[in-house]
Amino acid sequence: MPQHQPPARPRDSEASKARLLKAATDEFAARGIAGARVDRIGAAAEVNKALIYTYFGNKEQLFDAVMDAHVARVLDEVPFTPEDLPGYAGRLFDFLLANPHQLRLATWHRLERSGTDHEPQGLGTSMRQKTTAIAQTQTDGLLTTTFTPEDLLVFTLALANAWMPTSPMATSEQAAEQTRQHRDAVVEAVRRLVAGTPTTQAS
Amino acid sequence: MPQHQPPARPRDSEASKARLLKAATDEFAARGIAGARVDRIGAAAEVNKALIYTYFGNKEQLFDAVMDAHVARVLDEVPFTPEDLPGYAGRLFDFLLANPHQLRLATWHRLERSGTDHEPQGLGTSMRQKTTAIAQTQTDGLLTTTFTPEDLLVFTLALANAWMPTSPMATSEQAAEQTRQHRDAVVEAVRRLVAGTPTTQAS
DNA sequence: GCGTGTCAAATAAACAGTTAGTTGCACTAC
DNA sequence: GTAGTGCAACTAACTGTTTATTTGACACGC
Repeated sequence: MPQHQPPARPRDSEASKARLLKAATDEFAARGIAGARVDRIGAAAEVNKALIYTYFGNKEQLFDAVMDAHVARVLDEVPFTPEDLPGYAGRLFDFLLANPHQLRLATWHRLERSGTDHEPQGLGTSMRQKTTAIAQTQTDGLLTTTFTPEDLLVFTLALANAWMPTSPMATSEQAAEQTRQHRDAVVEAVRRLVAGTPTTQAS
Repeated sequence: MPQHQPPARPRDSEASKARLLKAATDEFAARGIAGARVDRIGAAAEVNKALIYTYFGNKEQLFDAVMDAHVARVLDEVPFTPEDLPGYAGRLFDFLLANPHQLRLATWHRLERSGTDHEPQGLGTSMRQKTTAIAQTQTDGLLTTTFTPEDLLVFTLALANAWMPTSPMATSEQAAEQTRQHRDAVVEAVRRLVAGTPTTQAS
């Protein structure tokens, strides 16, 4: 005769889903899909493990849900400015620094989930929009045509990531002053990348 | 009464170790440490999996052995030229393209093994040598002083990696012509990074 | 006969996913 | 208001499989 504990919390599936998503974010960011443990996620969220399967399907789909949420956040919070790629790189740098899970999640996704059909929602669209916007800015004469739009985007993203923690070199703790200098260096690097562009704006 | 097959191959522990290392490279590059299966590595190497434990200790140490070998290879085969960082980026690009496992292994290492004590052998030393060489080249007036030596190294590596497969954008197959253009773009990007340097050499 | 290399089989733990059931709660009929 | 009903939220216990790692017996060259 199984005994059940009275639930300390009121029943609220949305809140449980949210706690699950938060716990899954931490677990996946730290250990990836293969390394993540469903039991651990349930325990951290203080939610029965079976709910993961009713709410999200399985471990992989839970990861996909985590990715979708985080891609949406970065797209929302970091506005893209094709005529000011150095500024964009700086803002992306700031965002990634404030959200250290983002880059790890994206990297796990690239390693463990790429080649599958499921791309994070809106990522492909956003990439296409960005390259199109860059191409238009080039046509308007506001951006160097030395590189293709794809090159410019890929290089800008790469430079914004280059100094992030868990990068090959960042073993020592990032003091605040050092971080600011790295940010400045990233912005300057992108500035040099796009050099040869009129800084005055045409209306 | 267990039956034993007569060994088809002559006994050769070195050859077995080498086959194990090769199979482990493929498995780890594809699936990382947590996703790798010891059985699969043994089967692919046509070596009993117990040998993995006698030769390498355990799964993690096998991964470390794989990393050591591959770090040694890239350090050997891609000479570092602080006075010609664009050329270095191009050569690194070529190497990574010819050795697609390298970048994935390095990425898995960053995600799953960083924070542990074991760094791949010679990597720290090599990084230190490279930054020192860059600093010297700056002192000699052959390289821009806009960036610190660390910035220059990190950015150069980031740009050389930016267009590699399993990068966010490289979903379509890399046609040979497109690859050449990407290589050119990487070299040009690093050229712009280090711009303001005399191109003529002082002896 | 001894050391080195080899192997199938065993083991114990961990794992993702399932199931059968319990509990809280909104709503209704009276 | 209160007994009854339907249902979604929740739960403990379990299932069958997979896993890394160990073991102990066998073979071969010397």
